[in-house]
Amino acid sequence: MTRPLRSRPTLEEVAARAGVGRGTASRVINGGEKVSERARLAVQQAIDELGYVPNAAARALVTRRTDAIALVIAESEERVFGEPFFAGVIRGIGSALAEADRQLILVLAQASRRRGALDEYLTRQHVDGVLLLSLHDDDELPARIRAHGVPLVVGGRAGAEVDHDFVDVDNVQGARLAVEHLLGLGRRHVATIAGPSDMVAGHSRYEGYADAIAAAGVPVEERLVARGDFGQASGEEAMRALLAGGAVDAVFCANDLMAAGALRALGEAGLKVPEDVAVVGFEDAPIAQSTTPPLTTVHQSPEQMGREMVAVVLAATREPGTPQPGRMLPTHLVVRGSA
Amino acid sequence: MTRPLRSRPTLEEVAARAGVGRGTASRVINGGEKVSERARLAVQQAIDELGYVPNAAARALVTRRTDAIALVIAESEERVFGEPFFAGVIRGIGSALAEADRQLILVLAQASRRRGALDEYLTRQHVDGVLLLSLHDDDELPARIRAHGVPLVVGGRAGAEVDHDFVDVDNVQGARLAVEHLLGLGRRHVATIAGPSDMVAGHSRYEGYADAIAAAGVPVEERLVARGDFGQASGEEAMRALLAGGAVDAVFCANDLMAAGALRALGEAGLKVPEDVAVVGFEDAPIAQSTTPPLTTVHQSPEQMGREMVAVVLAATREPGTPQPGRMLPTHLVVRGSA
DNA sequence: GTGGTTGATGGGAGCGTTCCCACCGCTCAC
DNA sequence: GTGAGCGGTGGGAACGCTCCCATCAACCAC
Repeated sequence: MTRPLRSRPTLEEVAARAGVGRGTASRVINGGEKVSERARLAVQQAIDELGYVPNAAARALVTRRTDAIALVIAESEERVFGEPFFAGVIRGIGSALAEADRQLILVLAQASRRRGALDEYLTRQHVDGVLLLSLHDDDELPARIRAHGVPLVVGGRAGAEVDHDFVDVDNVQGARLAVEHLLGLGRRHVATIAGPSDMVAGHSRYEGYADAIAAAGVPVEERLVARGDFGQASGEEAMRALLAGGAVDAVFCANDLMAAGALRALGEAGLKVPEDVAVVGFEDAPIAQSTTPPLTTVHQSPEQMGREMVAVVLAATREPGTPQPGRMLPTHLVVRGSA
Repeated sequence: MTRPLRSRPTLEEVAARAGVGRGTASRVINGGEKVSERARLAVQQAIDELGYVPNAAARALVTRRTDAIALVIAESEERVFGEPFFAGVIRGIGSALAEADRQLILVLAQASRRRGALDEYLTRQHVDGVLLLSLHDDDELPARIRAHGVPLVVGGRAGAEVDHDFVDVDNVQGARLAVEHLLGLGRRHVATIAGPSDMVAGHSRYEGYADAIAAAGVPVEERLVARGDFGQASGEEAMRALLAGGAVDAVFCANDLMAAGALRALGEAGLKVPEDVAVVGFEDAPIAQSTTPPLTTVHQSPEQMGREMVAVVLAATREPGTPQPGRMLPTHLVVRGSA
């Protein structure tokens, strides 16, 4: 060892040891063409012997790519990490990025209080693209990020006005599926427990419900619509309200947690599921399998959503400036005991 | 604009616009001394006008610091994101790093299948330090990371053999607190539902239990010790087993979820809490507030744990090669209805 | 007046890559 | 025999920044 132990070996040293030029060594590392087998082997061996690891900064400086993608979580973090849905999305993002040899930079928007710092960070100088995970419609963050000219993909559309660069579950189709199933079972009074209307998952699942009801030639009755906040307690309460409103023989709930609440309320009211009232949820969350009876629900794949988000953002980095078409992920019904 | 719109302005351009040299401009940006007010203002204005953002790669190349800290999650991700404890730790890490102007790089160890790739990444070439979150004792990852000479801090000690560079909740002390409380209440037959012995939280909370029992001059009875897997169902089952084993008037559970299960089993057995059997949990998870009765439990702060991990790893980056003393976070008892 | 000190400044050198171009030695067609 | 073409190669230049050193003006003490 002639050089100080502290500093890691450079490409130059690898090349020297392999008895080739810097250019050739670089070509070997980056899988370039036009390298003789002899040179390739020599370089490979030198790399192993020296324990060479390419310097990311130097590479980024010249290629103008950082190979890093930021995941911005705008939601309050308790929420995000608590919900299995988000956990799934993050898992999907993580594995897709790993496959593409990109790094995942997690930005908790709440944590970085200084909004200026956030803006400065989400720049080409730092990341190749940005993924945004948010529930609410009102956020102005997307616009700010886009203004920097960084590719951005939103998971769960943040505001209906944007029709590109997003990935979302097809909530409308899923809800329709659920309601059609209930109608197909011969149910006459299909109610819904909808989510908050300021969240996409809230209003679009309601939209699907209304669509399906209308398509069946039945008018949507006011008394058959209740609202919750996606929490279990709110589902319980909403169910009680629906029962108080008149005859109900089926309920489509905008998520599984509210459906679990509804099941409880039905039990307390002495009604049998699915005999008296059929229940369908949305999400296919873990809880759907542990309710009694197990919940019939609309299955969505958060993991796939994460993977798709990555696919879209990587596509966007390849064609800068070109908006990528949004992607709607299909859902399907999982029939269990409750309907 | 004389230069192409695509490329962002460089420091050189900022300097030129401000009518100063590159060095002076750099000094202004990095809050250096010895800059006249006049120069500072001129540079500041130029930065604003041009929308200048420093290039991270170029900076990292010369400073040899990336200002990025990797958080490696070795656990299966479902687990990590599901548990509120981990969510809290991550939140703490996120905010502490943001305050220190460091970036959080999330590495899901499961996702990056190629273990070689992981190793290569966790190098000074890429990150300044590594945080490792894991539950199990057997992992050989820490050794591999340390071999690269990168500062590493483990959250929740991965193996008792390491006595430095870790941050953990003082499980032993917490458990002792809980048991002392029960004994102080005059309970004679204090049982425990312990966690898996291959997890630190499992065996060290049991250790605290045994300590406190022994300190009270009572022998630890075999029949008063049951084991669960930290899940609610296992707590229920364990409680039933304890009841079948003889007189019990108090139970210390290694976590709140198992305590919730125990409460259920006690209810089914027709026993009153806390009158007949007092119950104490560990964790102070959200569920502790929603059980009936609300759970008396040992409070720990995952968020603080995250913040401490950051503090330790940053300290380690400042004194490379020097092992940092491990930190044990104190806990305290939160008395609610169950004991 | 002289020499030393101090605040402020400009710019060269260098960080470790990739990109690109010049170049080398062969082979093959004419 | 000559020139074009091609696989393979070496190394200069550039990426955008920080570090450091030389320099300068202003000021003070003697």
